[in-house]
Amino acid sequence: MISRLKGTDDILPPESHRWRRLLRAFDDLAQRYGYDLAVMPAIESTELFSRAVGETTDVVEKQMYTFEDRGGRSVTLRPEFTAGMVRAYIDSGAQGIVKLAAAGPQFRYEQPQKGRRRQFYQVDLEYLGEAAPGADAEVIEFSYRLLEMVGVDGIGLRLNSIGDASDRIAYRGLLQDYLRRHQSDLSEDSRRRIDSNPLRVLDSKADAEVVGDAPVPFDHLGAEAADHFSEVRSALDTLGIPFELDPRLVRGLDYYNRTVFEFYSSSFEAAQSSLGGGGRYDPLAELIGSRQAVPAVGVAMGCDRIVEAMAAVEVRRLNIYVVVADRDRTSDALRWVADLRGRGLKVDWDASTARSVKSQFKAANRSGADVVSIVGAEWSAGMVSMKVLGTGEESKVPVEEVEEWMKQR
RNA sequence: GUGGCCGUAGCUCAGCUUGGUUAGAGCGCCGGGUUGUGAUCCCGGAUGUCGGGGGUUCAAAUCCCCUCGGUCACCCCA
Repeated sequence: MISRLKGTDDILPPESHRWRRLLRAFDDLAQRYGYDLAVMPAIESTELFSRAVGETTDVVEKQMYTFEDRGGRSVTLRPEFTAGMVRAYIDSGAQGIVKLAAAGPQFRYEQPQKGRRRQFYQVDLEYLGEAAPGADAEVIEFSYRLLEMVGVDGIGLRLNSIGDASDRIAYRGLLQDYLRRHQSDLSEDSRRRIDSNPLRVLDSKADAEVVGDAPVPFDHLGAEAADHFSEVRSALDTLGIPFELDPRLVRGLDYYNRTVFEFYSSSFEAAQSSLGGGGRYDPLAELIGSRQAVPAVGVAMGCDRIVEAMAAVEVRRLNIYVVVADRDRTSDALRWVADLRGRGLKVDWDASTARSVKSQFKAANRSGADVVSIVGAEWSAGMVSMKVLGTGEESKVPVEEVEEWMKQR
């Protein structure tokens, strides 16, 4: 028997019922907020990610599924959505505002643990071509509503601003000085990052103590970034979205500027408890070689983790299970099942048309159907027997009145 | 990449310390009790390369070594 690859999952019922609810809620909300669907490649040129995400990030350094294709090109299974979405925006020749929603698998080669798989799923929103803080607030609000809508308890939102690149030139020096002074107390990884990517040290759990007194970007915002951030916060206040400021939240990818945020749930007990995150990434387009600037902000939510944090979903799968009690009526039953399905009812039957009535009833019970409808001798009088599985009560109903009878229940 | 714990029936697990009849239980599945009635109840049935390989032994699910997988955690992220 060949088994699954490490870190991949088969998502089957009953768990998949929660996935269906999440994906439908996402699709529904995206339309309400004016986001169009984007269906994106799962594979891109390696360079896209190394340039956009950043050479010195963990994702690029050690987590990418990268290989050479048969034409000798270096390709990578996408580790995230944003870079590809911006590439698509530029490739399409789009200008101005484009709001896109996407969903699908991402790939990162890591040791799996609770809430972290090698193939995982995200729903993603990108507000492209808009520099105003209202866009930041909108994607954050959207994410909050989505979590609310699917029943996640204890939703928390951490928020910060890391300012613009120009703000960080001076700040970076201050931070490096501080880190060098405490070099002996830092982990090996963090020491290495003092020169390559000092901001990321702020995020290090291992060095939380040292980092606690380090200078933070929030105290070194330029006037424009500071205004932008205060408008984001005031919009969130207006919308009634609660948040907490976290001056050490920087996020692991290089393309962010200004607003960064992360959602979590206090009900999701795992070391990897972040349900989603995102931020503004005005520099990204130019990182991947665009001549035009594309100010933008986006969010990616981890489906696997959200589903873990969701309440169980009770699903009645079917309205009617049709039992064929008289095999001579099989083709009548087949036509009728098709007819009911055509009317929008959720209907199933035993397609083998060969099993005993008893086993058809067992299957009906397992299917979660509300009602069993029996096609047998009464069919010749234009009737079927309708048995309500919950109560056991049974009555004969004219075939053409079944749809109405179901509505009356 | 590193560390802890765990791999026995479809699922959850007992048995392993102290090696010894045909390796068990519950749930699920299938059939019967009901010639057209599930869920409940009663009766019966099927299913195991005891994760894989090697070693010790008269004898290994049980002891030893290696290996693969799962899980949780570290690093970091969704």
